[in-house]
Amino acid sequence: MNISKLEFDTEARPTIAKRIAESLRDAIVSLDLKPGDAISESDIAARFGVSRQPVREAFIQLAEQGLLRIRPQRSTEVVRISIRDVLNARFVREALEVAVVRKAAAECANMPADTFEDLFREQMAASDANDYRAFHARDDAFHRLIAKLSGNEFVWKLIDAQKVQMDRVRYLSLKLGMPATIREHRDIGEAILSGNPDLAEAQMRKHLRKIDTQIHQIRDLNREYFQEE
Amino acid sequence: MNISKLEFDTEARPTIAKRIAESLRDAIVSLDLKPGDAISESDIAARFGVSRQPVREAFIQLAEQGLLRIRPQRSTEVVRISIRDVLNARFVREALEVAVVRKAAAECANMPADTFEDLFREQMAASDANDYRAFHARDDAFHRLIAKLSGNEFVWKLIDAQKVQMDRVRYLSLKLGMPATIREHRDIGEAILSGNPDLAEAQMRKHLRKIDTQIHQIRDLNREYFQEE
DNA sequence: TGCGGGAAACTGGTATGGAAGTATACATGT
DNA sequence: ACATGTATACTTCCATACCAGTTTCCCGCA
Repeated sequence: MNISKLEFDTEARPTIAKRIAESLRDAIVSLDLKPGDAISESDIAARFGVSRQPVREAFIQLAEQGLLRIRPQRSTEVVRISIRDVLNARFVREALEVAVVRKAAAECANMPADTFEDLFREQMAASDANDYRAFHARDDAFHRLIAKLSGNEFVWKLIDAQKVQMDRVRYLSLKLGMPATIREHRDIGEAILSGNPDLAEAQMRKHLRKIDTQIHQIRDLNREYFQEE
Repeated sequence: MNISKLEFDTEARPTIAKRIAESLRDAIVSLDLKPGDAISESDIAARFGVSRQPVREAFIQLAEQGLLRIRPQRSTEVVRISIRDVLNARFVREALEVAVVRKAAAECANMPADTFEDLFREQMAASDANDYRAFHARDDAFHRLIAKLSGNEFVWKLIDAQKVQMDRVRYLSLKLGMPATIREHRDIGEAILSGNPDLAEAQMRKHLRKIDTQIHQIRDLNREYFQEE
């Protein structure tokens, strides 16, 4: 037996800071922590039963993702949703997703026709059950799968980073348009499997740009969560 | 006069952590800190005359940019250049730059014909003087200007983040092809000003993809800086 | 009643000490 | 000569203490 190539995952033990960051991110995206809320290092530290240091590192990370605004000596607050920032994130995400979906469509030769079927079925089930969490998880999984099929799964990390800016809007739109989303995913999937990059690109752009119109409705219904601009 | 809304740049007072991070990034990109070098919090802290905490935060930031590898309880080292990572960064950068250059070309209507002239002249001067620092600064300025012209200057932040993965290769290629670069920039500029998105896209892709062939030469000349893969 | 003034209670930023884990040199026993 | 145990000197991660601004609020005063 050749043992020389054995390795185990050295990143397996996440630090407290990372866990805190993840937990806070979930809380922010799910609007458990509301836009505009002020939080402090010591407050969160006490709530988690840890010291300020790892919390501080989590804050810094979330601030870089644009979810927190750290004002030294003043406060740290959950940033309000900015239409501008959401659209900027959408622009970047679109550029990236178009690139990968085109590649996926171009290299579809050896893909089985039922590549997406499991995902679609699960997502429809989630939709019928009004299980938003599962629905969104499957939504992400679909987009991630496309990146993987294109041979550029690493791009998902960036798409995901952009997505956080859009996730709160998506959360607020909840019941709006779950069936429509599934239909759009089907269109994208078919375009990929038919090996048509141009069509896949068009469908993807159409899918992603729906947020441009949705966001204004969402803001009008949730003014207090949005930045005045 | 309403003074209540006045604000000055609250980011004006950079923290020690941010300054350390920037300084280290420069050192890494310019190969002053060599790929594979091990550094420690206390070591760097002593060298800068500060405590370990801000250094630690700088380390974390650089690790997220993919420049450092933190192995808890073991060491922190400057990551070796990975051809795979460089090409991944190039893929992302290309997707973003194509998106902005197309928009720039499409909205070129009211751009004066000499928009890029100053930059080109300065870059040629830097090339003649063999001033690599100035040359690369102008190079960045050109790409950044395109993003700005497209109305999406914020994309530059992301392009810049991807670029660090390519910067060390660029640094190693130094004298290679400065005139060629200027020529490519001219082609891109002309395509934009002539309002031809397709041509602008093609020129941009050609420009960015030169690294794909360069990188293998660079690696063969600097094996010790590259990851075995 | 309205308005300063200033102490006190916050905030985030930095410094420092200790805990837990790992690498390495070296002694020890066979 | 060669494994194996162990002391020691690192490393990062977390906790604690202190510092320097900022905000809040209450008290004294007009």
